[in-house]
Amino acid sequence: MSVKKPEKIQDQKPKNDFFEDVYQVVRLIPKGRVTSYGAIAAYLGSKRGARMVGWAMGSSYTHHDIPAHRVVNRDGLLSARHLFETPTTMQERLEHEGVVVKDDVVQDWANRFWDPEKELL
DNA sequence: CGGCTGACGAAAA
DNA sequence: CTTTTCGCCAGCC
Repeated sequence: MSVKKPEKIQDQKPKNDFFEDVYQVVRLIPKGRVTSYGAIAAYLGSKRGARMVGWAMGSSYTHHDIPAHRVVNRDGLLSARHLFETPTTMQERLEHEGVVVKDDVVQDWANRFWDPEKELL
């Protein structure tokens, strides 16, 4: 069973959870702007960790302090609308902020895209 | 302890 | 051009 049991190999739990970094960036997203999971992931250093970003936010939306509706996938698709109170909440919120959404896809995506590495730099 | 899953994304075939 | 596969890393069964 316990062939190798590192009692304390990494007890140091980095308070800077992957999530917290994500939360910070998402909170910094200006109103009327949107970003992609990959952009945040890249900003965190994990260019291919886009899944983790979205997943981390999955826990964030329960906090209700994160404008998760401003985060969409790389195609501008509202991939997370199904996690909101209603499938239309995400879209309605975005439109409320001035973002045009049609067929669950952000219009004028290239112009609405907010890159943390550039805007935040 | 081991393996599956997951708001994605990009490269390979 | 489209479809498939791998990579990311952490939580959960």
